[in-house]
Amino acid sequence: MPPLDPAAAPRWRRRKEDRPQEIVAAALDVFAERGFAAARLDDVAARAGVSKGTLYLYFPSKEDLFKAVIRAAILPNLERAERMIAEVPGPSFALLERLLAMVAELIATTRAAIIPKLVIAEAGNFPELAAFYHREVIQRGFGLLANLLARGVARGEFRPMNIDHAVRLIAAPLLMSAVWRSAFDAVAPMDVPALIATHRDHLRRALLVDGETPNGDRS
Amino acid sequence: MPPLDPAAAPRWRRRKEDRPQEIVAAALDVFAERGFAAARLDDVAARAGVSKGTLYLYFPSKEDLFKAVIRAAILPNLERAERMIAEVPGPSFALLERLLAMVAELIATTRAAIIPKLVIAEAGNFPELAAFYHREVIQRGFGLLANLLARGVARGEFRPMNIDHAVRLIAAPLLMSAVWRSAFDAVAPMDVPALIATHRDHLRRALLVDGETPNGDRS
Amino acid sequence: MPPLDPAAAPRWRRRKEDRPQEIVAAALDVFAERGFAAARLDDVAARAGVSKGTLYLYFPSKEDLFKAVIRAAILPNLERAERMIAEVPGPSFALLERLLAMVAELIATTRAAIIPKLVIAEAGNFPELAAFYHREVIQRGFGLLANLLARGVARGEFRPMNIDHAVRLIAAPLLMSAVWRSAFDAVAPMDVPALIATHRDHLRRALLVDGETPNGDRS
Amino acid sequence: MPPLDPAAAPRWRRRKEDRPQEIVAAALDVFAERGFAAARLDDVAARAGVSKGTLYLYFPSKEDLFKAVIRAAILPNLERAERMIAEVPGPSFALLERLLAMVAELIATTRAAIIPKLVIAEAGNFPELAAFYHREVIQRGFGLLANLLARGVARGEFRPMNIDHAVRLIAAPLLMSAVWRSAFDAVAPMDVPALIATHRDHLRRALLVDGETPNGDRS
DNA sequence: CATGAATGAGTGTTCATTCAT
DNA sequence: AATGAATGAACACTCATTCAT
Repeated sequence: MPPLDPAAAPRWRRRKEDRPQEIVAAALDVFAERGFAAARLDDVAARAGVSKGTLYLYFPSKEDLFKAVIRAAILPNLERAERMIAEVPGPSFALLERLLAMVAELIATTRAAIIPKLVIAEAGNFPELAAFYHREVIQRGFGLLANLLARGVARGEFRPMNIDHAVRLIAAPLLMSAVWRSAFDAVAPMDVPALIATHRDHLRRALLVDGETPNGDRS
Repeated sequence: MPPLDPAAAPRWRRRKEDRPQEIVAAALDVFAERGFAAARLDDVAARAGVSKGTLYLYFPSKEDLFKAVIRAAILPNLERAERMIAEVPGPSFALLERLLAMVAELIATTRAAIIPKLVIAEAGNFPELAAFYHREVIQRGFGLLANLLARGVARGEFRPMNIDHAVRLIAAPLLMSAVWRSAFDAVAPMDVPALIATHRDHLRRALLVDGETPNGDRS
Repeated sequence: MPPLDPAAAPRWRRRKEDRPQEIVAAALDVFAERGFAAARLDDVAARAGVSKGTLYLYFPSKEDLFKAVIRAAILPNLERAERMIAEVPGPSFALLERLLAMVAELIATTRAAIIPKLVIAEAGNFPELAAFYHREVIQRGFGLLANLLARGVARGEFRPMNIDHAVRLIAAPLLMSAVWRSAFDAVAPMDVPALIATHRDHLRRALLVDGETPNGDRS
Repeated sequence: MPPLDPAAAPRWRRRKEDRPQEIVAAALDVFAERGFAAARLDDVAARAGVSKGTLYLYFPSKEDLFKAVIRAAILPNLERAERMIAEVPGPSFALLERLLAMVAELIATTRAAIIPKLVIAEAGNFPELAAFYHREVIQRGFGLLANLLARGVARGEFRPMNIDHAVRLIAAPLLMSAVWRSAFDAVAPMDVPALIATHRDHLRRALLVDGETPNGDRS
């Protein structure tokens, strides 16, 4: 029970609980601007409004901070996608359409789109990080898609297929779009939602039992 | 058998003709192991069997050495693909099939597959490098594919399409495969040719006017 | 007596207040021994009893450290000279005598005498440094002398003269003495105060309205 | 006796004799632009139109090349001054005037004016060089002046004086002018001949028995 | 004589991490 | 809990000198 005497209340309960997320948000910004290796913890600390030493109170190393950044940027979106699939009952392809549009939107508009590039760049130097990302992000994301596809096949909506391959082929343009934004947007920007819309059309013909149905775009 | 008398062995030998390629080959190895930023020129020199100073006789900076590595690894393959398209007269989709198989093979078997990862990792810190790669590799590769698609459409083999999008959707699984090999092969290896074969099947249905033709896999 | 147990000795101690001057003093020593360009920051750090990285906590570059060395070595003396001229009311030539003697003494006995040599040596390669020294040291020193001469002329003590030239002619033997000590003292040492005393006699005849007054040396 | 058969004459007696002076001239240029330490032998070789290895056929080290540069730039002028003093019979002060004007002219117009700065800068790192310069240039120059002064005193033209000091006081503004041109001309150029003319006027009053004689400028 | 390819020691600067306060 | 002064290892690039050709 907290003390009722206001004079006894700590004067600076300065959001001890918020510190980690503030640091993680600052780190995402700095990593996005400079890449992981070139990012300076000085800059992260400055942007988070703390001292450099404080970072080490919450994260034992730069690499661990990186993992926290990945978790914070990706997991909420993964969970959102998982909920969408679990809750929405309609035709499987319609679900896939919504999923593609959602990810395209995320890639086109949020800072989190930089994460794949960062992981790709550092995977070689931090195998543990590669394993972490594969386990916590890729496998979950692929699993989610695989479930959707399996459901569609079971319902007779989708043709029989090698689900593993299909998952990767569905994901590839999304990954490429995220990477492109991170690496080449300055030299040749790209309309991610439009590209993914075309991807959806390709997928309709490739996956659906009656992919030739003329009712193209409803999403 | 070389003389064992060390006084008789020259400290070095003139190799003006061969040095550049030897250095570039060593650099590709080291860059592949450590990434560009983390690679030490000491290691490159040691692996090439020369002193560090010698690197600077042939390449004015680490970044220029990187460009030379890219050129050496990519351009011969690009030229090979361009020749293939120019010379082979058959149906456009058959050409596309051969192209996909060739690239899949390169990605699955050669060290050059590491290049996209390296460029992606450094594009942010070396904008000039991103521009170089976009100009010398991506635009040429995309242009080559665009020509092939335009020819197919003109001949009535392919449906009318947004060629720009189609090119990127064809390339995406190849890029993803190269990146995967560079980043996640240790944790979860991947059968690139098999994936690209499925990609080809998807593309047949997505691109061909009569994509439903049953003669699936001959390649 | 300090404890001999090495585990009890802290690896370092906070010295935020004193560090800059300690580093500057060490830098003056090393620059004097090797010259600016040949001086190694490793040596400066070692002599200051800090690590090389610590230098960069206080000075953003070697060149900036050089400027701090110049300021620390010269400005106190300039200020002393300025005070002397402002406070002492007597005949202008007597003031000039005291000024000459003071500078001669500084040149003959202090490490600061090395500064002109260092600046001369590096001016070509660091134009910004030359401008800095001209602005912060030469102009102030020349201005101080010019004031003294103008006062003497106004009072009828000195002949009318080109003050700009006179200032330089007064300064030249001082500069030469400082440079000589820095460059040739090992091969042919020089009695700076005696030379400057003769300089004073020359100046008496050259500058004073009645320079022939027979009372030569009183200083 | 040279062979008369023209076919036996060497086809490319390519000025084997001129090489050293060409190299020395190139070196003076490069040393003047960059200073001794920062000068690259690559640049010297390029400017002399030879290969870098060729430099070592004529000069065993960079320092020896420096000595040759000094000799080539200074000795002819010293000899010219010595001849002037030996041959011209007139009043001693008139001789001194001509000497001052000649040196002022050299300082104001020739590349050799950079030499004192170069020697000053490197004296600390090459004591042997300092000794060389002191012996070959300074002592000879000072001796020449000392002779002139001694002659003037003997003839009753000059007051009795400490000749050693007087020599240095005469030389100081010349040295300062040379150094100024090398170090500060870019930030504040200086009219050397005008300054030295005022120096001459000061010296007239300081040295001559009847220094007050009103016939100021005839030089 | 002349070349120029090759050497390799040398150093200013950065930054993740530690730890005295 | 928080600070920020201090550490020290790491690395690209230069250039006088050597020597195989």
